[in-house]
Amino acid sequence: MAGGRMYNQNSSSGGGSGGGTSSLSFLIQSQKGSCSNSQNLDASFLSGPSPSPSPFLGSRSMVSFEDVHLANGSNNRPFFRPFDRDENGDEDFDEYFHQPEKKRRLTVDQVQFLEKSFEVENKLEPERKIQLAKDLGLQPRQVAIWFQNRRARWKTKQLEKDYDVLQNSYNSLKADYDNLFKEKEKLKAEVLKLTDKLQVKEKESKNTELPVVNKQEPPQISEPVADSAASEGKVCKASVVACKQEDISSAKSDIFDSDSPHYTDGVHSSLLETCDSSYVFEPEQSDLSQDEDDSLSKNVLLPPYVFPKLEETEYSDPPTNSCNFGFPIEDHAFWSWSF
DNA sequence: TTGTGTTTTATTGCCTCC
DNA sequence: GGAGGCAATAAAACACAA
Repeated sequence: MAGGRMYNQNSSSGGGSGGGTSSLSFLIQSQKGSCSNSQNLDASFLSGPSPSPSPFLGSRSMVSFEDVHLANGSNNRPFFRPFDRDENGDEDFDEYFHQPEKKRRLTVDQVQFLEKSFEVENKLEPERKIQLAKDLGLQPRQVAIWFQNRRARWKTKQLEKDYDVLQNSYNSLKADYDNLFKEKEKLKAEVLKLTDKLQVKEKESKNTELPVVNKQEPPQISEPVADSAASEGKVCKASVVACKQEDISSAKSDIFDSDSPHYTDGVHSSLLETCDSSYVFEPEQSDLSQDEDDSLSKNVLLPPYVFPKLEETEYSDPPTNSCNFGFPIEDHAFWSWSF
C-alpha cells in the first residue's frame, strides 16, 4: 500500500471487552429506551469470550461475519449485513470469508450515537475514538473514518450556508444600489429641469430690464435658448459672432433697427454672458463631470449626485445674476461646442 | 425489474505536526 | 518517521421513478 498506511480490515479483535464505563454512557443509557435493536439481538452475537456491554453489542462490523438481525424500527435494516447466508449456505459463507470486506452501513442507532458525539466535539482524540469504538462495537478506524466523512459533510454544508449568506447580502446591497441609482437619476433630471427653467427666467428678466444696444443682430439667433443643448451651442456661437461684429462695427450700432421685437440687447448681453468665461462650462468642470461619470461607472457606492467645488462657484442665492448654478452639466453636448 | 441519481463507507495520496 | 487530517475518489448501499 502506497504511503505506508495499512489498515487492518480483517482484524479479529473488534468489540472490545466491556470493562469501564463509557464516557458517553449517558447517551447509551438514554438511547436504550428508544433503541429497539437492543431488544432484538441475536443471542449468537453475544456468545463471545468477552461480549461487549454496549447496546450495540460489539458488532464487529468489519470483523464479525455473523448476520446479526437487528431490525431497526425505522427501516428494518439488519444491524450489519455482510451477506445473505440463507441462500447458499456454508459454501458462500466460506467464500465470503476469504473475500475482501464489503461495505455495510451503520445502523441508525450507531449513527445517532456518533452524531451526538460529533455535536459534542467534531474532532476525535485517540482515547475517545477507542471508547466510541468500544461503545458502538466498531473498529476505531471505522469511527475515525466516520468522523472524517462527517467533518467533510459538515464543511460542505457550512460552505452552502456561507454561500447563502453572501448571496443574501449581495441581493440586499444590489437592491440598495438600484434604489440609489433610481433616486440619482430622478434628482439628475430634476436638476436639469430646474436649470433650464432658471436660464429661461433669467433671460426673460434681462430682456425686460436691460436697454437695447444692438439692434442689428440677425433675428434667427433670438430663438429660444433653452430648447436643447444643440440649440444652445448655436446661439452661443452666433452670439460670439455678434460680439465680434459689435467690436468691429460698434460705430454703426446707431443704424441698427432698435425697434426689432425679436432682438434686444438684453438677449444679446445675456447670450454674451452665457458665453462669457465666467459662466461658460469650463473644461475643468467638464473634466470633473467626466470623472464623476467615470467614477460612477466604476464605483457603485458614490453619492447619487456630486456637486464639485460648490463653494468655489459663483452660486448666487437665488441665482438671478448668473447662470452658473454650481451644477456640473453632465450632458457633454451642452458644453462641448467649439468657438 | 431496471436504470439512474444520491448517500454512505472506505481507500489513497499528500500534507502537517510533533 | 509515524500519526492523523484532508481532498479526491471509488464503490457499495440505497431511493425512486419509469
